[in-house]
Amino acid sequence: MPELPEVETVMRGLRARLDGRTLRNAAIARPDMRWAFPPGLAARLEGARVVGFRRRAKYILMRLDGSDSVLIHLGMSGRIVLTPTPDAPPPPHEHLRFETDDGWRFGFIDPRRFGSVDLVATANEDGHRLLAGLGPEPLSNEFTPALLSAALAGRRTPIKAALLDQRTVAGLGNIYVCEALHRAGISPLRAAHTVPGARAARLVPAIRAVLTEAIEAGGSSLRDYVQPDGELGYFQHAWRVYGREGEACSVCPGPPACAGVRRVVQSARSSFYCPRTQR
DNA sequence: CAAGAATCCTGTCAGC
DNA sequence: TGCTGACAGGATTCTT
Repeated sequence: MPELPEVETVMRGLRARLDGRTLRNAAIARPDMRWAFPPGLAARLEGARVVGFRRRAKYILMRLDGSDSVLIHLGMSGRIVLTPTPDAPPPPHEHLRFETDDGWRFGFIDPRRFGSVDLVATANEDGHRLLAGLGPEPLSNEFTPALLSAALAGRRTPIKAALLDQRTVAGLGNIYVCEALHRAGISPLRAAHTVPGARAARLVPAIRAVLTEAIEAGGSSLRDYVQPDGELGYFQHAWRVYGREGEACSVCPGPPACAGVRRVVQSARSSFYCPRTQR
């Protein structure tokens, strides 16, 4: 579920509470996630000191003293909850937990178990097989219209699918791709190879803007997503097309002057767009 | 190689 | 109220 803004928000929450702490009482309830927890994960966490955090795409990296980092992916339904009551009974679907030396409990909760946790050498984090093929970070200076244009050149697939492909740009998911395409006035059905040039020049700032605004709002909350402290993000109220089939988009007058937001299925996922303003 | 489909798993919600 | 089917924020792996 969580896309870049939600993962960034979670990472910041973890940093605020866990950075510098020593971990204890690590326990694994069930290791059979998308990929099984690595052998020895609990033992590695036990007594480790947390020395830093970083986000890459939709992954969280928690650096430990010593030479390795914990790589966390939340999948579709993953959630991390920090509570000041270590003795409370574990919530359903809490697969990994530990405590800090100042009495907080970290719980990794994921009903669908599409998430994963792994260990990776800190000196070579980006060499991990899950990170190695990722495209540029959309909020970095590296991500420019020229770079995006080059990544889209010659691709016959719809721009929607190309932007969901983490090799093109890292961290976008279904919601923010829909929102960014709407802001840029580009139809999700458009062939990717027709986007380079003027359209890419609109798309890059649109992606940046929607991600930045969503991070400022603490992400979008629906179903499973809450921040580690239990607060809800509120960017879902700022969606202009996602989940708004038949409604007026922010640009159009809406029915009857305009048919409103349309939903189509692409790559087995819903795309929401305004046929009048997105071409 | 590129693109689309199938797949993993559980919870929720709409409709009957 | 209860059952069934569709659908959900992801990303790999398998087929064409």
